[in-house]
Amino acid sequence: MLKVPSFTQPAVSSDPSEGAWSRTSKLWSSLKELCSLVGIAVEIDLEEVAFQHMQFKAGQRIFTIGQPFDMLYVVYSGFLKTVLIDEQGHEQVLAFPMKGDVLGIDGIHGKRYATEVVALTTCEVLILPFKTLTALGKSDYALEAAFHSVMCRELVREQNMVATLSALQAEARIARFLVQLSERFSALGYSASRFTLRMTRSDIGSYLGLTLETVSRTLSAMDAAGLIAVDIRTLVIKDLEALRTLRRLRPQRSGNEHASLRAQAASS
Amino acid sequence: MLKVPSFTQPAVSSDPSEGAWSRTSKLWSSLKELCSLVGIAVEIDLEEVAFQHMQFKAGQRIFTIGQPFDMLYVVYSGFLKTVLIDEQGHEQVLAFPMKGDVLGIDGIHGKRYATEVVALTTCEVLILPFKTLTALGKSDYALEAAFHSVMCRELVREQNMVATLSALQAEARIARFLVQLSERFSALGYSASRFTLRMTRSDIGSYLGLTLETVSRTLSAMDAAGLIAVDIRTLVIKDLEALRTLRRLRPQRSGNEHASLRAQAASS
DNA sequence: CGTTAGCTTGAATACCTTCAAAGTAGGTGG
DNA sequence: CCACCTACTTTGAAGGTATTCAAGCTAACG
Repeated sequence: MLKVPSFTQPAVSSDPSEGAWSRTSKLWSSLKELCSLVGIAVEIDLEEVAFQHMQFKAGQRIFTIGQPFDMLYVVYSGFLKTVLIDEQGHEQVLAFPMKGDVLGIDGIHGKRYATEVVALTTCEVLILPFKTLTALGKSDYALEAAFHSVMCRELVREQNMVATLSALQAEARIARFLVQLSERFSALGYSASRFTLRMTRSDIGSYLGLTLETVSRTLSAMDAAGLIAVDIRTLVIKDLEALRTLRRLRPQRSGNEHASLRAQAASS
Repeated sequence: MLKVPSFTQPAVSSDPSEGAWSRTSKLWSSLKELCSLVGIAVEIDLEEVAFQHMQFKAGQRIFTIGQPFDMLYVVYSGFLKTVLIDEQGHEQVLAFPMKGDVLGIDGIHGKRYATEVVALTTCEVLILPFKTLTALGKSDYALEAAFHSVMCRELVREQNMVATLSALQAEARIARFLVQLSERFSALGYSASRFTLRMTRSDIGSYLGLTLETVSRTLSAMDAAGLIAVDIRTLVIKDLEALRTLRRLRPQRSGNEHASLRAQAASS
């Protein structure tokens, strides 16, 4: 129903989440390619280092919770979800990684993966043996710094997620979610206003701390309000600015401002 | 109504968050001391490296949002809160750091602090110039690895926070919060069943995504139910096991199990 | 001793969830 | 190729839980 013309794309496929599908495509990437993929500026290019690619079909897991940690992964193409499984076996969606995102960072502490990552579409990922990375980091300061930076980017994202969950209500959470997706697609060179939701309503609900029914209802309401047009997995953003400003925050009576005021007075 | 006897504490002060109060205490810490503080096992002990201490009074900020990043901090004593301020100036509490916790990690990416940390009591923190750390990491593999590990610990914590916020309701969130506090105090050698809440109800509410009224009501209800005894800031846990198991999760109808099943079938 | 910040509690409301049912799409096998 | 199955989605109605607004309270501080 919604065909994206392929001539706008730098990649093989016409859709961001269908990268390498029926072909073997590229099997190895250089360090330089890796760096440009994750968005860090390092200009060293050791020819002897190469990272292997690996393919996954929708539904397959890149790694599972509890599995011994030894690799990081970088998404080359496709769309995935990161989930945490609690003691009762309930699935909690933590993120929807896509091209350029790093997977498995949570395994560094504790030597086992704390989450698991499931492919939502056919995916291609780069495999980064952690030992190789640390060895490279030792020999190159800039690379080590970039590595730290990427790890922290994840932390900042997660913090913003907590803020979103804590302070916003359903409509605003979903609005923010859509804006976030739009911006990420846009950054990868795809349309910011038309894209496919590769995850289920249940996944979105889990991610945003809502039920799938609330997600469905809210999307319908936004459609009715003319902010978006949604047809199952196909989404068109019709008023991005309205979605951006739709953050009906709780009044959140600001508690103890006195403390800060006292502090400023004390320190000056 | 509820008096906490001070003779149950092993430390100088009767309260974990009042560590160094009216005295200058220690001014420098060795690398060895730093490592034992953050809980990493590194046995090198370079005499020439030392980290300065710094004192803060309640209400003072260790650093603020947007301030150029150049230092990490480790809590030596006291109790703090990490907050994020959104565009509208609303404060969102992200964490309550205490002894051994590292502050400022979110500043590594972006070269500016993404959060700010406010002292809730008198505090003493170690100052770790980031450049010193990275330099040390270059010369010592184990230290570098430990550094990564600590950064990732934060990420895992934040992920668990997201899960808590998404999946639990008010009572369970507060129960988990209390258990978490209890365990942290316990790990530091203080009583797991009697402690002081240094933060306001508003802070707790912000942290847990609830209003201060809901926090207050829920604490009262738990008191009435005999799980805890609460008198303003003084808290006694009377039934830790009940608090632990009080996780009335949402049914969270588990969505697409088929995907995983399909994947397992495909990969086998 | 008055003021202020923080805490508690009550009552009404709004929002989201829960339960339920029906419709839709994609894949599989006959 | 069609029918069927399953998973996913939508929508309605009822109910519950947390918020909002409001008032009174306590404790700390100047």
